[in-house]
Amino acid sequence: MLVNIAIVDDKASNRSIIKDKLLRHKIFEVSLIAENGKDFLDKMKVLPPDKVPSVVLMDLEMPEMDGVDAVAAGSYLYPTVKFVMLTIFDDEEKIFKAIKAGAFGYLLKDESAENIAETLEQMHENGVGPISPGIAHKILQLVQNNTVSLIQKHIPEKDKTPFNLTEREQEILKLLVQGLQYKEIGSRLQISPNTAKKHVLNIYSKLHVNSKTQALALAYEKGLI
Amino acid sequence: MLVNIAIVDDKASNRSIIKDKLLRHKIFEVSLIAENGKDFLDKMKVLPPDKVPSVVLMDLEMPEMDGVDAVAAGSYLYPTVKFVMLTIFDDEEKIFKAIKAGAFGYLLKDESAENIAETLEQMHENGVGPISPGIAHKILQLVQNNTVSLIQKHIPEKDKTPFNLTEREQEILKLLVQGLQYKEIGSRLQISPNTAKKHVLNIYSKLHVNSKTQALALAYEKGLI
DNA sequence: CGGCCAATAATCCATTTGGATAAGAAGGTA
DNA sequence: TACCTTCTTATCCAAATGGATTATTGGCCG
Repeated sequence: MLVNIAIVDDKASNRSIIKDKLLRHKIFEVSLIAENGKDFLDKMKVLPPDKVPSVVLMDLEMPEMDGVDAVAAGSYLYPTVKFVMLTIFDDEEKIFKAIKAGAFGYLLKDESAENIAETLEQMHENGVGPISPGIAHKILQLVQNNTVSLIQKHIPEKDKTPFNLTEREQEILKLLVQGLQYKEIGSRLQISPNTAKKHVLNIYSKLHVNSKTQALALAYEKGLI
Repeated sequence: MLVNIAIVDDKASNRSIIKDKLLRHKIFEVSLIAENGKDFLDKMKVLPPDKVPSVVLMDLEMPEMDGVDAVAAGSYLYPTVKFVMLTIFDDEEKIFKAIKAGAFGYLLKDESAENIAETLEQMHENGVGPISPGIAHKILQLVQNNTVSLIQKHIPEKDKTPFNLTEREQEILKLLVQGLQYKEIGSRLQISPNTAKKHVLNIYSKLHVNSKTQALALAYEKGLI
């Protein structure tokens, strides 16, 4: 039986190289190609069930929506899909965040370009998430150096708002997760309930969800709060 | 130049198998053999400086003093020595503890018995701690499941149902926090959406809330999930 | 046996929410 | 200035939710 794979990368050359590698193995079918996280989620929504990928190869660095956010939303919306990140070596923070967000495996771009198909085949056989040795070593060190301190340490560097939420939207999200309804949010922030609602709906579209409960689930699971 | 290796294992057969594998590569010298953690530390004390191993292959399960304690003490006493653990697959807690204690690498016993020497050679070249894919995958999951929770999880071992929720209600609560709506809950559990709704409303009254979002907020805050 | 509770299911109705769409005001930027 | 984004507000409509109530079934307990 064919195994559906999705490729998400902003560089066209990468996409075609990976695709070529995969298609050389007859068990793989590339059923979705996207050029960033948002594009991927959008395309997933309209994908026929038999095309839903079992594995998503996702670049970490992408415009519009990066791999971290995409894996966070994606692993919530499609729990059965396995996300394997493709990355360069030195982005420690993103590596860590993507793991927390639900990445299933982690491959170094250069290291695995050659044998990416073989790696996926192995993964398909034994169900173990593929991890490049270098990354594994890094993860081990992260755990050794007590994980938690590392999470904190990196926060002050950059505070890119997750999912490109605006400040106002984050403010609203905070109230949302407290279980408030539009009216209440409105009066807390001294704005019309209609406005509150508008903000909430905007948040939905950024998170690619469509209800309060889904937004809460995602926010809690991925630690947006 | 020769690379000194130490082997620590309580089974004589393992010791000799590993030793044989290593000696086939002429760059390796086995300068210390011990049968448990205590034995290893004792022998390290009286070892001439030129025999001090660069790498210690250490079994996890051993009598007298196990691999965890040995690596904890050893990595403190001999910071330059690299400890590579040899283990069976399922001892999650020990795997984790050994990492925290300072293990440099982690190999599955069976998986690596064949190519242990090659693995060490690679490690010697690129300085990256060797980790079997299965272990790497497990570590990744540990990080995903928030590391810290595993450390503490073992202390409180109570399973009193919170808020007097019935089993069915807890089942429903679990689906609720995933962001499902009545219809979806109903079809998941093979019951009518009306019944699902009824259960949810019953949950509300037990939790003293009156909306899904409030229920979620409470469930997450109090860790009912 | 009678009573109690959990689980199941349904109905009615008011409120809330989600989705689409439009549009004005304030701010920054090319 | 023209343009873009964010924040603001609004309206219409369909769908989902919350609240109240009633009813049947099957276990369990005294």
